[in-house]
Amino acid sequence: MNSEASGKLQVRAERKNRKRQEKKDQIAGSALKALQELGYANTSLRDIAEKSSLSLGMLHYYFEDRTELILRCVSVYKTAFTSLLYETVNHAHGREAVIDALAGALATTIVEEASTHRLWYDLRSQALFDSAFRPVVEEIEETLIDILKLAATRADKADEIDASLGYALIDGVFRYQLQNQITGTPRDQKALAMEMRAVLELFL
Amino acid sequence: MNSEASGKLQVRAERKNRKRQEKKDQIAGSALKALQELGYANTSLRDIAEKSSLSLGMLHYYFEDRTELILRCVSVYKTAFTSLLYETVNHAHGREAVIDALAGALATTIVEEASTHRLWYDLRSQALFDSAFRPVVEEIEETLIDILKLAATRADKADEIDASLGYALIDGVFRYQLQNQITGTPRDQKALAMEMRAVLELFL
DNA sequence: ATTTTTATTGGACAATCGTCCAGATTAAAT
DNA sequence: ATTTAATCTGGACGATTGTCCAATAAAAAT
Repeated sequence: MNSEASGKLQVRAERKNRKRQEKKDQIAGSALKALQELGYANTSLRDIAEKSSLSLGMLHYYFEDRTELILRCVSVYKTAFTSLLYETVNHAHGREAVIDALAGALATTIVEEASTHRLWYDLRSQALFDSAFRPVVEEIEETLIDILKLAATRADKADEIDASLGYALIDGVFRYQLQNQITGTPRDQKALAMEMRAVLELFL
Repeated sequence: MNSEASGKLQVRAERKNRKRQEKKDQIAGSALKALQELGYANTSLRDIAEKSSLSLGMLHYYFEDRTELILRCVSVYKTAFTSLLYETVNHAHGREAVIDALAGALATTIVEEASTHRLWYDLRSQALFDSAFRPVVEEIEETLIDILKLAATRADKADEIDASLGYALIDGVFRYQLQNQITGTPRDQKALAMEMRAVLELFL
């Protein structure tokens, strides 16, 4: 009798919690847009509220403070980007195909989602000062490094690669391409992919 | 008669201006310390004033606004770092020596001036959002790329290298090393230099 | 149908921000 | 020595910030 009742309560509580988490993600998704546009340092909660048609109180109702909201935003971003990369790599067979697919995906996302990545670099820099940002940054980078390991496997790479170093190299070029795309002369997807391919061939 | 007088006035004005510029640099140098510690987003003018024993009014007397002060800080940082790198490269002879010298200098600065570089990456990210930061960022990166070209020359590299790409690769590793140094497990100068050497050998 | 819980609003709150200035102090010029 | 200009102080100013809450609306449970 008690077990039934508490079971019901538990299901209810879980459903409620799940709903709340979904709402949080939805809000974070909206907030992401404001952050992408203005950057961490220049985005107030009021900016976020306005740009996503939410009341200021709402934000506080779902999120403890500004930091928690922003961290959730990064998390939402992460899930979208890394799972895309994972699928891309996982569906390619053989060295050439893996390199092509990865280079292509990276180039495409620079062209189409530049402002998202801009925010990523902004928040990653924040993590150098504010330890609250470090766990999520570390988690994302570990995922990216894992994807690189997977890429090596699917590229039939015989010996182990230093995936961390590889990540650092790719990231350097990726960020530089992004910066040129935003602040310099934008290039088309093909040109970006070609350059990225050259880098990937260094160690894949 | 007029030419003498106006000449004197000109000399005077120049001396005054130079003095003011020196004072500005001195203030920027002090401000740098606060920025290094707290980062762009979390450093107020009051933080800067307190940490460098300056009055709030002083900052405004010498600098139009917050942005001008911070830009000057980056400029001060730049002069110190790039000229060190330049001297390092310029005094090395032959491929091995150039690579060793450059790798060593980069590794040393990561250990000894981590918080300065941390600020650099912070402000460079800012430039992705705020165009006011772009000229100074661009200038610094061009200088670094030039240093890389010089390195290629002094390493007796026959064919031209893609210095921009080289910069992107080195920067990726340098940043990653810095991040690990600050947020992860710090390594000694030797270990950092070894890793950096491997990267430099890729294209020097 | 009624009660209880959850969701949402709009605004108040104190703290902090960048900016600015009146006046004191010091240095330079005459 | 006197005047003029430059330097510096401390605090005031309005705007903006993150946080929080009383009141209302909506939803869920009884």
